[in-house]
Amino acid sequence: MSRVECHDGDMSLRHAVLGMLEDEPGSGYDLLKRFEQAMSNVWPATQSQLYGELGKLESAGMIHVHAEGPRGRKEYEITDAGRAELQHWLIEVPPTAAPRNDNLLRVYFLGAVAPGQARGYIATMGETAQAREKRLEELEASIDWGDDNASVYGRLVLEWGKRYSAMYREWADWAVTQIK
Amino acid sequence: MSRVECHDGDMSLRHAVLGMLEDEPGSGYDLLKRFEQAMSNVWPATQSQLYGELGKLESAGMIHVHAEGPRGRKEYEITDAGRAELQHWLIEVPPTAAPRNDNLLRVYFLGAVAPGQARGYIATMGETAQAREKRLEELEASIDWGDDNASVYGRLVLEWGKRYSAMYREWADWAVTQIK
DNA sequence: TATGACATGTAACTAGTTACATGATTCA
DNA sequence: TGAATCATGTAACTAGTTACATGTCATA
Repeated sequence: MSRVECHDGDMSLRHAVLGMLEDEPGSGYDLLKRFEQAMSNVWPATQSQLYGELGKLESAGMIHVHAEGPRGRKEYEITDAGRAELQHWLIEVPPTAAPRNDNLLRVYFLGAVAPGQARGYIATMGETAQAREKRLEELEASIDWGDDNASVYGRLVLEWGKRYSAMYREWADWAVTQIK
Repeated sequence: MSRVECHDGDMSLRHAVLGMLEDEPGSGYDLLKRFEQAMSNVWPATQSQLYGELGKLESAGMIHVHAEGPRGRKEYEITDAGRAELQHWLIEVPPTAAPRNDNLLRVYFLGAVAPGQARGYIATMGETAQAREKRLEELEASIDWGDDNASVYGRLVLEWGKRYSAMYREWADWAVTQIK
């Protein structure tokens, strides 16, 4: 029996790139900066990965070079095929259930160290969460929110981050009281 | 200049295995079942990965074959070197800041589909979270909790999962009202 | 003219997934 | 004796990271 094709994978970087280009065309260099700014908390990507993915997306006909600029700059634009793939992924591909979490993995094994160290570790988790919460609040205040899609959906993601951080901090405060 | 050694990586699977063997010795087959049951929400691992990691850990002297059984069964036990590595990781290795989240990545790009579909997607996220919350509550009720480390720290992780799911559900309820 | 920002790409590696492959033991 | 479970392992792949490598353009 020959090899059966049965690969779909997540390939979410692919969709992150399509989503950014759907919003606005840009070069690899542009996308890299957009990833660093807007995406780093949700889907970090490295320069090397981005350029590789742009090449693959172009070969697959999901994006195309729309304009060229100085220094070999290639500005990509999403194609109809790319837009279709993005929408398919958004609506039809089942999201990941629960991602790996090495913070929680550590909590599982905290019995391997002294109770004081365990409390210290959890307290640090709480402080980290509090710092993130503060940073997100400052970010929210610094942005001029509008009625456009980027504002509406960007705010939903930001709000999720704030609630996540608050939940984390409250959990940590409670958890340290549970370790005798 | 020659290649500089600068790799540490996360290698959390390694530490998950050490943590499980610290709790109790076992074979690859045992660990696979323990990963499926207790760990699948925090750090899933495949059979192939587990056997590979056990081989590497044995070569590194962090675990050793403690007993052999029928069908080639090899029961591993953690060594002092393994215990030291586990404690080092627990306390000294900085945890990951924020993991990738493809659910939120989708939210970012929901402007690419119709508002009704966007609301539908977020509503489904909320229902999924609610189902997980319920499942965790049932799990909590079904376990006979004691005062041992596994109970104390296992309960902290479970409580985190419950709070996470509740936060998610509440966020989704709010988020659908934000999409016009 | 030298520095920094712009701009793209490749090589070598680690981590993780799916599928393949094999064999021993138990028990109905 | 046939099926389920126990038990281990390998091959080929995808995704992601770090480091290396190169070259252009603006401007102080």
